[in-house]
Amino acid sequence: MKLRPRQQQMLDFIRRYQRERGYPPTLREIGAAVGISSTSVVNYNLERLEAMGFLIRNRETSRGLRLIEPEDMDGLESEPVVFGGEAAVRAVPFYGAIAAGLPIPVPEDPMAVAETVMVPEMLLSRSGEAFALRVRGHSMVDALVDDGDIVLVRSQPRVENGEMAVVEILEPPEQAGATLKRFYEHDGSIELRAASPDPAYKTPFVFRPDQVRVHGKVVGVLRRYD
Amino acid sequence: MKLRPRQQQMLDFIRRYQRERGYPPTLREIGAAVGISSTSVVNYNLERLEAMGFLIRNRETSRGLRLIEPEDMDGLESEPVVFGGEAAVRAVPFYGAIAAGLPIPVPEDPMAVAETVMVPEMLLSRSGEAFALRVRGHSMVDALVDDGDIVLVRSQPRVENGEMAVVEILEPPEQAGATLKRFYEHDGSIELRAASPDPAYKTPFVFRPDQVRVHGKVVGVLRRYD
DNA sequence: GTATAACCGGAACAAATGTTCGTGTCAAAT
DNA sequence: ATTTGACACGAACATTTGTTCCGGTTATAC
Repeated sequence: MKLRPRQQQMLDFIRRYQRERGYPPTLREIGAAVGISSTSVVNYNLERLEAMGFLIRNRETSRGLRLIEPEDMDGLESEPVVFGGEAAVRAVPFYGAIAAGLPIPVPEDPMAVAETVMVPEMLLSRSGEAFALRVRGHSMVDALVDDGDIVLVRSQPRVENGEMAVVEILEPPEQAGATLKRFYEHDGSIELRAASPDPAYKTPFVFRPDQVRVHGKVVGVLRRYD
Repeated sequence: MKLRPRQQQMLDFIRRYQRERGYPPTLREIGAAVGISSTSVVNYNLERLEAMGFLIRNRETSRGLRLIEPEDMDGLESEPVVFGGEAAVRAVPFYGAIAAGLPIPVPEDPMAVAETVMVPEMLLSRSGEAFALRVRGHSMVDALVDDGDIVLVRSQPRVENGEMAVVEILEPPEQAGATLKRFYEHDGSIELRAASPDPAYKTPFVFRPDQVRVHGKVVGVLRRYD
């Protein structure tokens, strides 16, 4: 599952277009930009890119595209409200976005991350380090976690079968990155499964144990509607 | 030339939509959001807004909108950094359980409620009173809210069609109580709908406007896994 | 009253846009 | 040689989405 030059071109074009016009391009515009004559081919490659976690699509809607960028942290800024007394909250580091679909580079130096999000103590299990991530993509909707949600993750090196976990894929290099998935281990091989009715997420990812690293388990969810 | 309330609504909606989905809404979506049934009226008001300089339109192209705001310099500014120390949280009263399925009696004396839950400021819209409820039942799973979740509700007397709301049923007495549902209003009658694949929740509840009272709208969700 | 302008609604329409399907190419694996 | 999977094309198709037109309503001014 490699990023073809044409797909890279597409990403670049979409980013530029979005920046310049304020909204994403259509299939035909993308095709024209990268030299694809058929919309079906554009569609095909967009599906590929979505599966790889580079963007999110909203099917059936024109320009229903959204690039996933590591610097996608919007919505976290808010005026701190000082509250008297000891707060039943904990500050957990916020590491940015994670694709429910696939990869996003793992923060190289977690210590350097300055953003934090305040979390009610009651949402966290008593023990252990925790961190927060914003979910991008719809691939975990069946697990009641959707695009824009913030998941609280407790750092731990192993999880039970079926639990929702943040897993870093070490190998192959093309797939390197972190992803939010349901975790399963059957006789020596690791399976990462999405939870979505969308057939695009149907097939599970399978790895050898040494190809992945479990970062932690989802212990909470924060969601905001407005 | 003055900005009508409806036009202000439109601007707010477009801004929110753009922020959430990454691309602008269609005429019909705008209409539905602000209660305009005809796309021609939406079109009319967009022209007005464009003439007033609040946005730019690209005619003949779907979602060809762009709000004019200094805020729209995406990605270039540094985000405000929230550091530990100050708590970006708010204490909201916790009123106990609410049935997603069948109604549960409303707390008689809200003032008597002692419990509060600390909520990240981030999850609340800055304005307005808010309270928290624990959800009981599975009837809202399709809206990604399940048994045990805590919903944050902003007190407000009316909500948009399709929004998840806490509604108190006043009459008939057999049904009296509060419930968590999707709210719809069609020509003079109120419809409360569950969101679940379970056929038991299939048929919506229908009332006259004077039979129910909207307590507020769900603005956030907290969930904890074991 | 009547006129006028701003605003609204509904429906028909046309253009834009995503989806699907049958077919074809090519390289790697069997 | 055959099969398989990733990638590509093009055309028909279905939906989404913006536009237009024509008739209302409401408030204000004359």
